[in-house]
Amino acid sequence: MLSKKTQYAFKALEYLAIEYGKGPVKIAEISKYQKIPLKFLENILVELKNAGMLESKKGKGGGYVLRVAPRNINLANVIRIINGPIALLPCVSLNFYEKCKDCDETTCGMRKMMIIARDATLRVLEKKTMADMIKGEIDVM
Amino acid sequence: MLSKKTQYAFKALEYLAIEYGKGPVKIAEISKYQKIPLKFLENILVELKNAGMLESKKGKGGGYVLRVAPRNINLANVIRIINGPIALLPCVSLNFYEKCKDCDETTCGMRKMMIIARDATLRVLEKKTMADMIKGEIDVM
DNA sequence: TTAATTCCTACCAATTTAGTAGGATATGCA
DNA sequence: TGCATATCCTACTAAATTGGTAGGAATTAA
Ligand code: FES
Ligand code: FES
Repeated sequence: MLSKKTQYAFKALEYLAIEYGKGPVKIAEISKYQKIPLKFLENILVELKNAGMLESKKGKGGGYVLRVAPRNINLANVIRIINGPIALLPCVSLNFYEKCKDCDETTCGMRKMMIIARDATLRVLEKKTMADMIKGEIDVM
Repeated sequence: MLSKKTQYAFKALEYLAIEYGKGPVKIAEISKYQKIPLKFLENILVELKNAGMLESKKGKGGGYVLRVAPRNINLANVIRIINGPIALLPCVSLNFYEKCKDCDETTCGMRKMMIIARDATLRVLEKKTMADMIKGEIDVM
């Protein structure tokens, strides 16, 4: 399961996607509309920024904006930044690979199954974007 | 990611699947061959038994056996018993559903995406069985 | 200069994870 | 009956993770 932090990240990005092109959005505004604890949201947005997903501007009139259009932000990347691996086992993770001790990768049956599961999940999460996520929501807020 | 406990569960079931039809298998034997801490494995096997996946026999000549053939044990069920929900959000879980507060299910875009991801993952995990997992391993041990 | 805003460091309580310990209970066999 | 062999049950623990909070430093616009 995704952590609450990751859910908050998606909700924040959802809001920024809807406001995309309208200039910087304040943390406080996102916090209010998406009901995310303000200080917690600060941490999340800084992480997304450090990962290259957001741009920020300090001071009056400042805030956050998406660095690329919503349709260029896929869900898998968001999860990887905030939540970590998408795969069900470290030894089948593409971005957070770790070797299994006491297990031979060349013959391990569990690994074979989890690779198939990973690919199925990833095919969705890498294809779907923030634009897909807000479809039907634009200008509703 | 799956917990270590769940990985151990799969490895134990893998062994029991290979030994299926040959009578009860002792915890100590599974522990030894699959390199799982003995006392931890005890807990895991009791859980699998209470969930109806295993049968046990106490005393001399006792041990554990699969209650049904390996090809009738799908991976999703194992994960649900030991690890919990497969879905990425509580509000899209089929077996561990919980309502999201501060979020309207009928319009939530995140939820729509996670349902699609869940279905893709589940299509694999519910189709693949312990028999698929040990394919190519039978009689190797 | 000051108000507004992000950014940084540190802390915290509750929960989960990955086990361990010790004995109770049931079974087969002599 | 008694003993060895297994599973089963209850409880405990250390370490990591989760879901935050607190306080102030740094930057910018007006
Ligand atoms: S589980 Fe990772 S190699 Fe077997
Ligand atoms: S995330 Fe569950 S309903 Fe929106």
